Amino acid sequence: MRFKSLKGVQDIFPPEVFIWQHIENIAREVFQKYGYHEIRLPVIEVTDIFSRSIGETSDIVEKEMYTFEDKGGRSVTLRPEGTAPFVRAFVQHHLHNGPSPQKYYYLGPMFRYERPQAYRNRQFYQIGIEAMGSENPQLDAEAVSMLWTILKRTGLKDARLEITSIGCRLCRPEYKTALQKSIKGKLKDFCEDCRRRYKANPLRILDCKVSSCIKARKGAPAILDYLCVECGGHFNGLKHNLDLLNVSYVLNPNIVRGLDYYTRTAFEVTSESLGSQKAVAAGGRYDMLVKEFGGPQTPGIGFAIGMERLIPLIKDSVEEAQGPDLFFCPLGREASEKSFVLAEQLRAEGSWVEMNYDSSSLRSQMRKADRVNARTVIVLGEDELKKGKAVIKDMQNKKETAVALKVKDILEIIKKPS
RNA sequence: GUGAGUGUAGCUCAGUUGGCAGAGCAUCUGACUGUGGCUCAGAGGGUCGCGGGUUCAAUCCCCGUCACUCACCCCA
Repeated sequence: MRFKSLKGVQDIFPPEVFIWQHIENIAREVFQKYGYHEIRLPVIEVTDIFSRSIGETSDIVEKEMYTFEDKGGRSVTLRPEGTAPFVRAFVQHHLHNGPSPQKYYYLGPMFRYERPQAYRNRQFYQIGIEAMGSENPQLDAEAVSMLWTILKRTGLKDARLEITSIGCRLCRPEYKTALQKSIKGKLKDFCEDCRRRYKANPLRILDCKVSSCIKARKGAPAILDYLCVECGGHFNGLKHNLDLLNVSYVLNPNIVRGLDYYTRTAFEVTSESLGSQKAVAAGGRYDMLVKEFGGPQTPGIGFAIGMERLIPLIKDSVEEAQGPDLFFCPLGREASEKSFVLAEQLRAEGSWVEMNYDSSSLRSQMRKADRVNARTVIVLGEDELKKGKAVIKDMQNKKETAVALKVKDILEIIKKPS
């Protein structure tokens, strides 16, 4: 083989692609009802956009970015996530001048240079939203509810919604110190990674899956007890609003964000059947990011659904692909040309029509019609041409109906559902 | 970046204690001169991942390498 696709990227064909369309169609439909509009952004940006917002010491920036130099000597990066480029666009085009909140959605590929494994690719796809300009927890709850609606409607079952608040720039540092204090004495009970995290990012210790760490961190202070008055009120508001919308959730104070820009609300939808990569979708609030990017103080909240995570969970609930309404089996050159023209005219009337191109036995033509799942078939030979009439066969019940070789007459028969 | 496993037909996989490369599925053709799904027959399709070594002989044994898969880290 001469050429192969790169590691961690994939080609998507039918019937797989129908599942993608199924999800995208549902998402678009739901977004529209909530007033979210599509935006299309570049997949490549100046590197600083990511390193400044996601955090210099985050894993994404430290080792997972697709970064290279372009011909002008600039450091550019394929986007590893959608929020930072969105905020760049939001600030650049002064979108805050529109009525608040501004609601947008996007779908497309993201890139992270990681070792691929189950449900994790280097080029992966997300459907995401961003709502800007209000810190009202109603907006948070609405976004979560919308996410839940989309996931349910695509066919997802057995998923779990987890929420927490990770505080703001005022209360989080305080909590961080308290956490470090409580762990300090028994640091030797933790794994090597956690001992490193202790200094660099102590919050991550809460997320460690090593059993000795889970044990050792028991009794550690919880972020929810350290929220400042404003953050606590906001979190209560979120819970209250979720209750109003009958969205059920579980509290998980150990949700940790890999990205530095998050504040307050953080949530995740997880599924145990995914194994170790169990997050299907995740999101949160980022109230300081716009300002950091040089715009006016504008709060925001967003989430992203991982397509490759969702697809395996709903695969079985998507119905099979349809076949053409009509398939022509011509016998001979003249019949072939007649079919060729009729097919084109029927398509113009809105029907899905196909024909057999290369001459072959009727038997093999019928076989092909069956294989492509055709609903009806017309056999066209010398006899039929002479009479201007043919037989149209319903492939389900094998019934044959006489029909004149005219667009109107054929349409009448294939239009009605079998 | 770390660890483990696997590379044989389009797909799923057998196989040879080292001796002409196999099955099922899929594809195409035929079994009625013009009617599909089931059945039967036939055909096409291979650098046995790649490179080296041992051997009269390597798909098989040894070394290297690449790719894929899974897990860790982390994440959607």
